[in-house]
Amino acid sequence: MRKTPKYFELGEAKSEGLSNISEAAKRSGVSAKMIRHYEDIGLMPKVGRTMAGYRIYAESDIHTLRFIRRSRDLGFTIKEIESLLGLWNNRRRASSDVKKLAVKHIADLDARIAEMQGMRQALQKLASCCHGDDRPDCPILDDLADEATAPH
Amino acid sequence: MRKTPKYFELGEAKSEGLSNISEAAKRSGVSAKMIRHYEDIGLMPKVGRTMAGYRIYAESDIHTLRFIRRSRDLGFTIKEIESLLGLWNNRRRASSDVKKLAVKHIADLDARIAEMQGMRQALQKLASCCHGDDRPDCPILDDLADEATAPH
DNA sequence: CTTGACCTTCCCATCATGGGAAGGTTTATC
DNA sequence: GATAAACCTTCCCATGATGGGAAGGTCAAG
Repeated sequence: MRKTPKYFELGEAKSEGLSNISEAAKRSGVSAKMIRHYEDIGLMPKVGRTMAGYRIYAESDIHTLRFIRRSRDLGFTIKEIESLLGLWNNRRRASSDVKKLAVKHIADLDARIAEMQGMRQALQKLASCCHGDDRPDCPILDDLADEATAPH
Repeated sequence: MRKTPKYFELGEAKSEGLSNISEAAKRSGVSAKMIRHYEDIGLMPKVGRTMAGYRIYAESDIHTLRFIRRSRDLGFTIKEIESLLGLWNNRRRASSDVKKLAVKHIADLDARIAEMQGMRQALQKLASCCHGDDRPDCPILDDLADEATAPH
């Protein structure tokens, strides 16, 4: 059983270098809303509270939040971030496990990029055939209405 | 006020060339679930019903469903498809309006593609620096833990 | 008439994020 | 000490596109 230090009021906690949620948000780049959410779903450990129930954040908590934000910026899902956090906190990890996750995520990105590039190209082709004037004739609509019309 | 023809039973409707929802799904490539949903949100006009309340689909309805599916395949959102359907059904449309939508959508796709390519590159760079062996040292985790570590 | 394959509506879940209400706390100002 | 602004808390709802599944009605074939 770990003893959670209890701070009795916010001012006291702050003077010891701890942050309330809006400070943690500012310093981590994660919105207060999402910070609470990550705690709810268990991505973050439960943080300390003041007597009044206000959350208080230590440096290490903010570090974790930054890790999460950076992972989100790279497009990792919450589940993947869970794994990454687990590896980060495991001093006996194998870097190959981390790399596996990263490579898998790169493949996911590649698939999505390819899908969107396919859309982009099809659309570009159609748009380039469209006069784009006052007349109603439009190869874009023709294609949408009947894919077989112009099967390149 | 438009008079909606009422068909009294499914067999009768089918022998007149109309389809029930699962046939419409098969022929349009849109799942029955989504067909109902599109009707709910007003993307599709309300279709006819049999006495028993079964939906029945005319050729033109299935044509509309195909139009929707094709638009979704190209990545258009429901709102955009609403506009596209409006233009499709408007004989006095200007093709420039259609083209405008398409070009806008291409730009949206480009933005998303660029974002994901940015992620992809950052990740690729990190992954290529990672040994991927049994040792715990990992530049990927280092980067996630502290973006400033390797600010290229 | 039963059985299985349909159909209907309604509710819930996804994923990551945010808006906003109702109510309690802290802090600064008068 | 009262009051107001700016916080905080929890709880519910919404997004967008899709699907799962339950409860109950209908149709077709045997």
